[in-house]
Amino acid sequence: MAAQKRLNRDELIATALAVADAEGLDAVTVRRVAQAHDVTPMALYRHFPDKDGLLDAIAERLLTGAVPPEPDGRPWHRQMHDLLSSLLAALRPHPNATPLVLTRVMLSEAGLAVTERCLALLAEGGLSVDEGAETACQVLSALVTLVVTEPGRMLGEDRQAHEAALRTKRASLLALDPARYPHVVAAAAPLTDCPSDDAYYARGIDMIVTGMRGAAGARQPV
Amino acid sequence: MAAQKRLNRDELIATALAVADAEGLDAVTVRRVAQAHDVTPMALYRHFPDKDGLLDAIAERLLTGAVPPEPDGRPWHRQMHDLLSSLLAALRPHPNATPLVLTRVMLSEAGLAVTERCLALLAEGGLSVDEGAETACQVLSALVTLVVTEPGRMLGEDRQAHEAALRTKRASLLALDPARYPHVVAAAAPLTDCPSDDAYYARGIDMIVTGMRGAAGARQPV
DNA sequence: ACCTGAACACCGTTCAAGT
DNA sequence: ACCTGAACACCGTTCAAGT
Repeated sequence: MAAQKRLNRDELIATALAVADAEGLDAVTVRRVAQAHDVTPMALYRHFPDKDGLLDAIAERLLTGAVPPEPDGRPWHRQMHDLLSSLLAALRPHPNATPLVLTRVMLSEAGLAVTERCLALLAEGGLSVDEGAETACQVLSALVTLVVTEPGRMLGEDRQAHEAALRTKRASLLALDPARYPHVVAAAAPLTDCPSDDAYYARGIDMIVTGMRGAAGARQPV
Repeated sequence: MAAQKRLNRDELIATALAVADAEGLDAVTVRRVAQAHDVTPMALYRHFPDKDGLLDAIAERLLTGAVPPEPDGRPWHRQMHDLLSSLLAALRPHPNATPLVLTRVMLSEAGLAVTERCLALLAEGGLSVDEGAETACQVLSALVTLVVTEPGRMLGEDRQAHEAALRTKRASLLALDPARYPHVVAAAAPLTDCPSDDAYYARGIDMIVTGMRGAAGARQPV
């Protein structure tokens, strides 16, 4: 984050993303990013139309990491599984920034490439254009949401504060009336923190794909 | 929004929600809500610990409208369908405020009641406690996201500006290279605006429930 | 072309007072 | 108990200048 000869758009985005990763989206500020580059806030306005433009760029950066796998001969739902996995892999390292993607998939080439592939696979699955469009929107959103609401992913500044917040949250669930909320109390631990992140995401993708196959009316065996 | 004898917490929440409905979440401001009640900004701090507390209260207000249907003898996935429908019905009138719910389901009695019912039904479906907790989080989030990312729901101030923004967005998709994005171009209309909101949500819920049944390994006929 | 500097209209929140 | 008033440390963004 040292000073440089010329202000560089990519590096501005990189520091904005770094700030989001480290301190959350609220910490991403025009003034903050400018300061990291030893520059006046207004200097950013040569690279972005406004703050929302900067946020758009962060979302685009995340989506750029998601390269849709090449089409192959496998069943469409298999290819869909891999498509969603590649998107997920791009988002997981940046959970704080991922909410930005939720409403910005169609605003970048990278997001459009994922959408295009998704629509193509759904067409293979037999969905009409209208159904495919609806389903694609729902499915991509659901996948992004998987990252946004991953249990145990809260505002923990350092390791210690994070675990303390986790314990507090779990304790508040355990303190509920077990007569009214028996299942919540019993599931306090897994509701608060994920036993295994990988299992969480693997099952999440499976659920989404299974839902799509249902929408496609395709119930042939795996 | 007129002045009153005493500041009332419920009415503060109501105007905050009204502001969100009318002008979006960014317009919800401590100062704004205070002004609507002819009161100093600091007067709100007797009813909410801070601004986030106000947002928590808005989310809780939305969830209060979702009363889980009473358990009956029908198959668990049928009851799940109705549970999700009741939650959806509570959120749909307030799409601008709905993003608040995404990370706040477990913070209110109303949200916990929905979660409890969801966990109970998943246990009926044969899921373990850990699996049920994971699945409940994913499913409730997915449902909320349905509302957050409903196509055609953008920042349109009045009717006219809304439709103008919609046309602009659709035009930008239609302007894409049809060689690279054939499916996106073909689906520009349904990707931009929903042919039928009711059909969108009906299919969305069906997809989610179908996904859950897959997770439960329950593939018995309807 | 690229960046600065000062200013404006806003924020959330503190603190000490008022009644 | 409930609300005010002034102040503080921040925002995003404008405009006119500098080099």
